[in-house]
Amino acid sequence: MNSSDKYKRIWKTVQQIPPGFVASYGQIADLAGLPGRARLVGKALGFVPKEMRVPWFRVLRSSGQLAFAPGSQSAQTQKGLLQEEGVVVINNRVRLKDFQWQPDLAELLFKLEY
DNA sequence: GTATTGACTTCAT
DNA sequence: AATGAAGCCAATA
Repeated sequence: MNSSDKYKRIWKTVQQIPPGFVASYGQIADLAGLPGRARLVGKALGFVPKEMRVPWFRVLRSSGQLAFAPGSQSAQTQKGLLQEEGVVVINNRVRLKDFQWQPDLAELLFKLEY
């Protein structure tokens, strides 16, 4: 499995996050079958082809913090996109207790087949 | 081969 | 709650 296959796998997993919910980098890595590779998820999201619509903004740190520096252009963009779908962002962070995605594993694995 | 780099995580202050 | 060190590990160089 080369690195580009892993990126695709990560992108497909992120595409399963429903609007209005968020997931952590580590969580995506686990779900994509790449446990311990949270940092790889971040890298992959930086390489998303723009024609492939991937909701990168629904991915946060395990603490609920946005991965970007508060006030940065990226952080503001991410905050805006999240709030558009009803996710509350306060002080650069989201309450995971309220918005964390909890996928049905069987359904997720099925979707990743495609 | 070794070294560096992260859109990270966890644990200990 | 905030900060920092240590751990992490594939991808790059």
